[in-house]
Amino acid sequence: MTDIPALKLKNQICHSLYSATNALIRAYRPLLDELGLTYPQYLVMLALWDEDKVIIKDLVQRTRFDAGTLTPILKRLETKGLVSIAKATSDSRQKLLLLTATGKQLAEQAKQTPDNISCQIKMKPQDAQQLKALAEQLYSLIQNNLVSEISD
Amino acid sequence: MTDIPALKLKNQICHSLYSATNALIRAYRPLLDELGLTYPQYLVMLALWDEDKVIIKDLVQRTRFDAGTLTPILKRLETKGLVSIAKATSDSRQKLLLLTATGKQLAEQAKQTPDNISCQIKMKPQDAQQLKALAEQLYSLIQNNLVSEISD
DNA sequence: CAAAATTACTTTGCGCGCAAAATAATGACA
DNA sequence: TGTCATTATTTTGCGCGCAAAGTAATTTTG
Repeated sequence: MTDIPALKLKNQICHSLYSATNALIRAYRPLLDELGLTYPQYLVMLALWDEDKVIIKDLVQRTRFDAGTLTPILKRLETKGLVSIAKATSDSRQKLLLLTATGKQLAEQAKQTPDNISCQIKMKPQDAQQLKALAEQLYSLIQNNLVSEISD
Repeated sequence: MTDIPALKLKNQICHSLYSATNALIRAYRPLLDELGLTYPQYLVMLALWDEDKVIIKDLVQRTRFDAGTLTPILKRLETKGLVSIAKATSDSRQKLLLLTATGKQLAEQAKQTPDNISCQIKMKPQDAQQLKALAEQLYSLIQNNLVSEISD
């Protein structure tokens, strides 16, 4: 139909990126099922395993999730008994996030997950690293651009 | 907390890919708002601008969307008057998808979108191409792997 | 040719993802 | 000190994304 190359689906980076990301999430699912986590919940837990005793604002920055997305995810993690959500003493608008004992223990089970995934998806380490670097670059370019538009 | 490098959020390709993809979708939004399309709807329209008079099964393959995702997207495109959904004559399980006149005209408006996006996101063309190639590679590796698991 | 299997698509249910609006606490400043 | 602006988080609403189950038409098979 349309013969405008720029409009061809096959030429769209966005489509490749979108379908690769969704495929990756699907590939993670069976492994994360064993941990009782969804993919976004897993990313939040990774952030908290790195460092807990943080407020939501910090987690928004580190996970790159929207606050409105994070609130219900954290509630579900609290329901699962992995995270406790307490009011901060200094500023009572803030909430302090803490891993429970169960939440900390889950890291032991999760230790194998990254290896298991990379065993299944036999991408060359250097290709994987480059993909990561380029994705980071894209993320940064978009963020910087949006920030500069807001400050105009 | 955890000092297992494999569990560090910063070392996760999946996080970079996930946040880059979401950022890209957000960057598209203001442009697609002008077309009255969401990002997945835009991908479907791109596929149909390439070739319409296709059945849903074909579109599932080309867009890489799940059938259960595609059904409601197509209904919304039909409601917007961009697509018509008719029963196929040969096999009445199938549905034939056709662009309406309005749907075809929208391609004219959409023509500028890819350029507008790449103007905003100043990624070097060769980096963008490589990112696309690596995302395609990842997608293929995952698909092939899942297919081989099913056929075991 | 009838029963069984397969195929094409839809429906259901749940968890995001996010813009926009709401809520509530803090800070600024006149 | 009271008002106004800002900040941290939650809520609302809508559209996916997808597994699983459901429906209906077609094909296969005994």
